[in-house]
Amino acid sequence: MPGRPAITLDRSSPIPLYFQVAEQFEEAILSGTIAPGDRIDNEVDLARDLGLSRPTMRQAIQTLVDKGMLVRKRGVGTQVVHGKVRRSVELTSLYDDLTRAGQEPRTEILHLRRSPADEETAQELQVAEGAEVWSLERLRFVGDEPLALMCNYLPIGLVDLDGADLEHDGLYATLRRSGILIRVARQRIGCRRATTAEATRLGERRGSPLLTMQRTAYDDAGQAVEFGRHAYRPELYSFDLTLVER
Amino acid sequence: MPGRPAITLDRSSPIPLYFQVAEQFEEAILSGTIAPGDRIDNEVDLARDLGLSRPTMRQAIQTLVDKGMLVRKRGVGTQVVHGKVRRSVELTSLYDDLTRAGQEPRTEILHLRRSPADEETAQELQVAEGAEVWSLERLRFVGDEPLALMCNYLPIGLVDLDGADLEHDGLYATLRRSGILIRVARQRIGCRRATTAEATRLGERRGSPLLTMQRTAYDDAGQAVEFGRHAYRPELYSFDLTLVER
DNA sequence: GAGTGGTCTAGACCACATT
DNA sequence: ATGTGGTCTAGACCACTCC
Repeated sequence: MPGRPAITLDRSSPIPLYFQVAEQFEEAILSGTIAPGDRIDNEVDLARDLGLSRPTMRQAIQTLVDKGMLVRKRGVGTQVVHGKVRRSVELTSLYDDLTRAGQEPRTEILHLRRSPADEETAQELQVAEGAEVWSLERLRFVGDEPLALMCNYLPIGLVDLDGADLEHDGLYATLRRSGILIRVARQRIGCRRATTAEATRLGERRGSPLLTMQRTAYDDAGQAVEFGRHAYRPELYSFDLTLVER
Repeated sequence: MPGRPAITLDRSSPIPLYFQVAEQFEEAILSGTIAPGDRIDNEVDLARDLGLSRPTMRQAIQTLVDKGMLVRKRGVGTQVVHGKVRRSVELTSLYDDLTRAGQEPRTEILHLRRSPADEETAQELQVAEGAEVWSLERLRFVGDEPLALMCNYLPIGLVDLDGADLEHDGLYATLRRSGILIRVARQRIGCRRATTAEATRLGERRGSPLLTMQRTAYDDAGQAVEFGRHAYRPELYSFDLTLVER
């Protein structure tokens, strides 16, 4: 019963040392090599044995504390949290989520065009009201089931959108390929009844509850690059979060 | 137009230096002294001028990056993000949320008793199925409007619950006063139709959409201390999140 | 008192973006 | 070439918990 997994470091790798350590601890936790509730060795010993400085070792542990996998307590030690470790909400699109889950997502582009921004969109994207923006509407399926109806708006000039790319790769992957990196996003999660149009698209009845999410995403430079309104079928989708006291 | 706010350090204070710096930057950002999009001075200069080491200065900036208020870009600099800075989902109860928002929350205890844990509760709290746990049901109001119906379950022996405390202070404050600190929580947000009982309590119609949240909270020691199922009226409540690419 | 995590220093070298 | 953030070292002292 080890207070640590077997850890190998590659000092010639471009991957930061703290990240290599964190990765191997994470794997050991997820695989059960270190069980929930187990205490891991103290920072000083770990650093010494791995030939690292203590700040570097601390940084490795901190990344897992931030993920909610480890809990530190001063004067006591560091241990693996109890309970299932679920994936938390991350800065990815639903498309990524589903792909990673091994399911088969499919996207149908309902339209892709330029149109004048409504008041809310203009404010979120920091453009003038009525200014032209990309307007994208998509319907996402898992298998044959419609899962989500997604309306997204992007400033013109930032990127050239292509229907084929979007069907195949999802919006965020398309942005990444254009060199746009999302760094911060703000989301609001709520719920409401489906409109007739939404119900038709999603194969629900009019007035059925839908889980809704509004998101504004910002790039490297702090500029808004995307605003979206999404509606999910609540039987098929929910949001998982891990919150950590800092 | 400063690349930094006026910062004063108190080295005799028990408050960490990096936190003092972060606090004053945050205030400058929220008050508009540093505008969205403004670049702040580089880490090295800031550290030198404040008489801090660079790692300490970095730690200060990092806490604001984690909050989604600053964006760092290698080779370029650090700037304030655009857009409104909303409060993100934090490790607090709804009661805290409402109090801070200056509204007047009121809580009605529907029941507080010991009862056998159902399957899901037992699993989340890591007790045997059918074992006795605290069972707490509350109805929360803002003004005269019912806002949320909350069912919570806690292991027995951890804390003695008192109805008066709960009405007045909320569950999390009561736990804090008992020396229990929540460190990690896992939440699942979804939505569904109200049952007849829920609709009656919340002043909605049967079948109305409700925003739901399940949460399991863990303490210092990684032990589950609380499992709850909450239902919110979607016209009155939503979840705001800020996601940051790490 | 012993052991643990929390904070802090004063540097160093590297990777990346811009000019 | 210059300036920026990203990583890392080898220590130091303190605060807290537990025995």
